[in-house]
Amino acid sequence: MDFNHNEVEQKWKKYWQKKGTYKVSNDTSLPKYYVLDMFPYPSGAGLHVGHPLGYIASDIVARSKKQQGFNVLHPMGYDAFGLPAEQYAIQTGVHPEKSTNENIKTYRAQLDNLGFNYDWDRQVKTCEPNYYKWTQWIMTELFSHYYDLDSNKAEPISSLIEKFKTSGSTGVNAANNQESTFSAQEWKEMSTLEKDQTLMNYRLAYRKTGHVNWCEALGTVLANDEVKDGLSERGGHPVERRAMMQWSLRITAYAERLLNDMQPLDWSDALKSMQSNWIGRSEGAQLFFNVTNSSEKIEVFTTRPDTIFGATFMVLAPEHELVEVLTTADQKSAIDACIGEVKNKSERERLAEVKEMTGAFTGSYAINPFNGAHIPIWIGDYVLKDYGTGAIMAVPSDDDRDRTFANKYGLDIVDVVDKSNFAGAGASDKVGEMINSDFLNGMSVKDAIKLMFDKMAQKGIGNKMINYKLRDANFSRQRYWGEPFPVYYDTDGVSHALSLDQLPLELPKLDDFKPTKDGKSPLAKATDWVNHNGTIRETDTMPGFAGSSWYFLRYMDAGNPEEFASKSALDYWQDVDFYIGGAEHAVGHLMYSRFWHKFLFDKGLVPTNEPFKKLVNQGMIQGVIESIYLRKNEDGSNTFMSADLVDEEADGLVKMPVHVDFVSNYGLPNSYLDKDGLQQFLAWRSDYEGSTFETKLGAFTIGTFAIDAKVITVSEVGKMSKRYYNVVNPDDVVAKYGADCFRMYEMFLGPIEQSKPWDTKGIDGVSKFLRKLWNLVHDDGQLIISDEKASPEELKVLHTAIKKINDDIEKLSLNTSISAFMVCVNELKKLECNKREILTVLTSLIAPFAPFMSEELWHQLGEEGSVHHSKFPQHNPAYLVESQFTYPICFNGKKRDEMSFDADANPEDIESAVKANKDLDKWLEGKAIKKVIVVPKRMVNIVI
RNA sequence: GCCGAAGUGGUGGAAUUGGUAGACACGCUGGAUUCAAAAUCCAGUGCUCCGGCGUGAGGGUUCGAGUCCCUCCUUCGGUACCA
Repeated sequence: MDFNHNEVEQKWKKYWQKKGTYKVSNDTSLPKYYVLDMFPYPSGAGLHVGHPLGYIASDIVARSKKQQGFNVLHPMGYDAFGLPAEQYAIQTGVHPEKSTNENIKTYRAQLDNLGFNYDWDRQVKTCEPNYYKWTQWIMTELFSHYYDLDSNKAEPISSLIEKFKTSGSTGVNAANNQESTFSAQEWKEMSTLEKDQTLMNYRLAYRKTGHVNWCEALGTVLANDEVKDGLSERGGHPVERRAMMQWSLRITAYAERLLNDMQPLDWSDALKSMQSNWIGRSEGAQLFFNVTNSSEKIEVFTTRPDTIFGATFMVLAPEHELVEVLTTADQKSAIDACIGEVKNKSERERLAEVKEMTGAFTGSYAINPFNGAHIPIWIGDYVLKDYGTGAIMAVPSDDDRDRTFANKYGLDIVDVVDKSNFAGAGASDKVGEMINSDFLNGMSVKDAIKLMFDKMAQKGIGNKMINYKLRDANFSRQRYWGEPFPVYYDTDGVSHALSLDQLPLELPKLDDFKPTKDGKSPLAKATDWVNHNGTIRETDTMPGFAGSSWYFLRYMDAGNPEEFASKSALDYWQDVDFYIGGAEHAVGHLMYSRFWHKFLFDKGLVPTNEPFKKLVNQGMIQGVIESIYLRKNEDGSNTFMSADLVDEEADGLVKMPVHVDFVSNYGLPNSYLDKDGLQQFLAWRSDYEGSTFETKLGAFTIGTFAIDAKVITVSEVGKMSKRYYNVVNPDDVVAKYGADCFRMYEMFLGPIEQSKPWDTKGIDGVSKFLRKLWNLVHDDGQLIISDEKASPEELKVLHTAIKKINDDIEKLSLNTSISAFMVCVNELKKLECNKREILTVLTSLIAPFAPFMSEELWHQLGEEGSVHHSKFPQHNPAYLVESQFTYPICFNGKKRDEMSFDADANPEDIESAVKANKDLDKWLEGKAIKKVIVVPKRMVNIVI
């Protein structure tokens, strides 16, 4: 009997569960190691073979760390609130809670099939009240804190109120969106509501009216990172800008820390640069311009104060608050027309016609503070309201966009930087020599920028300023399936947060989840819930990223009813040592969780400043999309065309994805549907019965289809998705090859960071390897094991493998570590080794990769307990010592011969031995030896 | 456009970080076993006109370059009127 993976898997799954093999204790003197997977959103489609890629890698790391003597936290849970469950509910009437729990059940069964070592007692589900109680609590804490720029951390709002009482807004240096200043006296005279509204401009979770991404199809607003190319990330629906009252999180207060603290983290450069780009720090100057016909000043942000003499016009964003004041009577109609046009453009249109600028002249002029020149003030849609100050000084000579605008509207262009010595330089590159710029003439751009900062400060017209692209995060969703805000409004309209003992504020049961066109949350329909003791509850819910911004902390102490996690648990586990997940969360989730973590750190609630020490983005496993060409004929009949009859994208042909199961040779250039496949296809899509198939051999119907005829399909690599009928369920692969084989094969495919199409063509290799390993000690189902002492050769093979695999796991190079296993088993097989001494160690070495087979072997070998508790075997360098080393002898880098020396021979002895070797003379071709280079344990190169 | 990553056999991919390029596996070829096939096992497998040539292209540094430097090309990922 061969290794029966199905039986063995069932047996050990039960054993592990019964013995609590994977339970993790918080109470131990062992050093900790925290391995985390990005928890999945439990979608209705279940797991496909791509999902486990990261889970397998983290499982291997977790298991091997455990074997090395660490107490390893390796938990799993579900990001269970979110749009898809709610969209599904709207379509089918099934309550999101029900469908979510069903999906979770499917996920759990699929995960269990793969033999992961999760401690399920620590599972979290973000949609459960005992979890979102703490999500809500953190929100109330953000609500009751502001960011103090002097202490550079979050401080309680109560101390802000104290400061307002003594010195008004001028007495504080805090992150805010307060537009006007006020004195202590003015603060005292404010009504409760006015005070509340003022505090809102400082709170870290605050409500304000702002321009947000409104998605009508989804009936909700979205955060910036949930919008891609003007379409919603989920569903691809159009998104428009709308002014709405919304909750936001003041993540911008943490911009600098989010940027700087990334430096020491063990993250890839790609990921770090994505985060820095998103934060988008730029250093420049804040500059004030007086205006000829008004007392208002225009504030601009520029990174190029040196070019001020080339500022031939100013541009305000159409939404800028000064536009109304500055527009003169005779320009009013032009400005109104422009604003109207901009408003009507959807976000998508604006992106599509990126180079098309729209603008209009306000009729007013600004005064250049350095030469008194009058500069026309325009509005233009290429200037954004919410970046910088929403106003720019335009320097058409040194900025491409300004030049395009100047050309379109016939505005002056004055060259201020001579770049003739820098041939390849673009308009905005900071190189060249200043010209036409008064006191700056002759200076380099860099010196001129420095000097301008000083001049601006002297004149009192501007300062250094740092700007960020990062915007505050929109935190409201007008949806049902999310955390309700723990906030209510009293009869005066003043906002209050619920206290901890009032939490969780549970989501009321609703039957009608439909969003409303007016932007109200479905919760508004639960009038009993909304009106509570004479107060009104907030009806928006929190976005998907709320629950996922801190879940890694909950795992540390998952059941705790008193705290989000106990201090002792937090002090023990500290932070995540190793985090693995998809790159699609590189900006959103990672940015938000770092922000929340830093906030909790400021409060002294978590012991570390950053949550994720090491982070790896696993690649995506893609699918093959097979499609056939369909032609709808005028008479209503259908013709399917073989792809080899179709050149390019012929008119009137539709690419129709088909189940890859029907396709022969799928994934290869010559994939096709034969008669068999077509029969399956027609059974699946009976609406195409009677169709004609055009092939190289002629046109057929299914009844007349020639045996040799083929309908060639089009193969593409793309997403694995229900709608392409190309989803491969890991359960099927496991049923056929076993979980161990599946795990090792996914790792063997290539580097974990790389995306690649799923392809089972190589899985036999891994399957063969596992069989070989098994057969080292099995014959006809009988265990054949020898208690003889291992030979030096055998020990060398084993310890080479231990070293290599040890190193590879550390580097997360799991594909090469599997190669090392293969080499090891092949060599042992050659040596006909079935020694207990070797096999016991090998079994525990491979346990992280193939937990089922190794556990079975472990017990057959008569070992106690679980192999997953055994110490990870360390290699013994003594077994790897070579007595001799064979050096390649190269002449000018080309290998010509070989010579063996004692492994510890010193280079000088080798050199003289090589020189003395008469056999090498024929390669000298009469030339003299210039130099002999001996690279110990590598090679000898003779330079002639 | 900008930022980041990467280009190695028929294929997936190795290469101790400047030291015998192509490990390991798939595929293919031949052989063994079999009535036959599958499965299994063994051998071979970068190209070659057998001099050599070979890591996207061209140049450079070096005794020696897949690896370092410069120029260019291609692919993928991110991002975009960001002043």
